Amino acid sequence: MKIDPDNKADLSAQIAEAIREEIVAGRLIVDARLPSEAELADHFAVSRPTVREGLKRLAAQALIRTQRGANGGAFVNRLSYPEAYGQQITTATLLLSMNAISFDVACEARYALERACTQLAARRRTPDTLATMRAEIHRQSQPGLSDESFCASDVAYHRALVDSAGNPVLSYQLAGAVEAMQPLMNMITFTARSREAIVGLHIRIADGLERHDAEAAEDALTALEAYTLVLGRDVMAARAKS
Amino acid sequence: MKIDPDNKADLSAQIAEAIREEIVAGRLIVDARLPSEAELADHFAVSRPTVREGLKRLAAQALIRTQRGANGGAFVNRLSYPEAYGQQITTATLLLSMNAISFDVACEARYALERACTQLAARRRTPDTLATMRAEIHRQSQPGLSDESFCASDVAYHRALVDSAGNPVLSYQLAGAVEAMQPLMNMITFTARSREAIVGLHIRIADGLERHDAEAAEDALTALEAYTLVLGRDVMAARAKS
DNA sequence: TACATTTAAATGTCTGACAATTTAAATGCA
DNA sequence: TGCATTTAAATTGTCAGACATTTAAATGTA
Repeated sequence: MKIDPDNKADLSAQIAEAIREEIVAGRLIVDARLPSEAELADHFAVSRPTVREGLKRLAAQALIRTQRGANGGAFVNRLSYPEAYGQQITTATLLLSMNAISFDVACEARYALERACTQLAARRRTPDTLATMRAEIHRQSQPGLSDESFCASDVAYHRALVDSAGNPVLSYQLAGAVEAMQPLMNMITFTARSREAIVGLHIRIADGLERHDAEAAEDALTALEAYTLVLGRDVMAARAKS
Repeated sequence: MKIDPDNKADLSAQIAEAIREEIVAGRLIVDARLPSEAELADHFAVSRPTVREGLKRLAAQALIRTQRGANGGAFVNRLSYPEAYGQQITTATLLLSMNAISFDVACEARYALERACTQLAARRRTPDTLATMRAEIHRQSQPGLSDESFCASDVAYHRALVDSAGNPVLSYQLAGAVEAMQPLMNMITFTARSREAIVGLHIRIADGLERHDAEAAEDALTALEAYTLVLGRDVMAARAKS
């Protein structure tokens, strides 16, 4: 079934890996119950705490869930989209913050990915996703909005844009790119004029999608990318000076 | 510094979360040493095994690494691209296999993302990435190649295409989409005729990039998507019959 | 039958101990 | 003094056994 060589290093990692392989290979299917901790300890010839450490590793990746009590135990977890989003966002955020990714590179990646959705979104946008985008546009036009709220609304707007493509796999992929950019975007102080420009472009994108005009939406998105880049560079320049 | 409410559920998860927050907030920077397990146990008022379970959760996400011996301990890990790729691929693969994602949806997402790279790739392709693509095209033309090797070469070709865009964040995002598709692609049996068609399109894409002609490359990619879709549907139809 | 109680199984946590590993200090010697 | 060797200390890795907590099923009773 699953064995452990006499490699004496990192037993809990080996156990996690062995079980993970069973799962990805499909030998342990969703909602299947793993043997109890005591049985696993027996099977791998290790102690229960070691088994538990291995199981916690899998739990951290949302591969299993545990339930207490009789008939409890560890069960193979169906990786849901929200869980996958969460992991995607954490990983992408850390990757950006720990590897000195420049604003330009992150920005380019994000808008390239969003442009990938535009064609599909222009074809499939629903009244529902359009309404979400319009609602966020309205929020962004409020005068008293804080920079942070403006950013949050911006993220919501872009998520709605991505969701318009109607492809959950795309939405999942894009969630990381969009959300991971937020810390960088949050450093920007939005003036009334820059907000006006952004909202104007948001409207152009939404209008384009509503008319099923992919090219118009794409052009507006490209303009938004250029403008975001300028704002980001201003912030970086101001930071470098001080 | 970091506290733990009197919430008595899932202590190890709470500890992991507390430390994770310190890391993402930048209060624990890369290569910083965490307190020893004994100190953490003291601080959180739990036992050492509980602390260890929390630390293993973080280790599973490559957020920390541990070192034994004096001056050892747990250190904040720099999340490298290869590690991020790995997590991305595992997550994407499981998401696809566990959520009954159709071949069509996965295919659409993958090619939409790749198309996003094409514009950049046409501008920035280097002799190096072009050579990689040509080499894989050559491999794919060998007559005796197994289906599996053909698929592996296909993945390598598409990775080179993505890398041509010269944006590491894009490469990271796309790695998951491309590799997660491989199990689905592996179900396809490639006839000599279908291989010829695919290789022809691969050549058209490479030629387009070489000429800095983004439109030509994009067209060829769209044709490849359509053809992949047909092959996939044939497999699904044959499967449904048996 | 319906409801309350008991029992058993499983995870969650704690304590204490020992093994393995690595660094730094202490020691001994030329 | 200077260098090699030994020793000690700190830290993670692992183990054994125990108890607490939770949950569902089995049991008993009106």
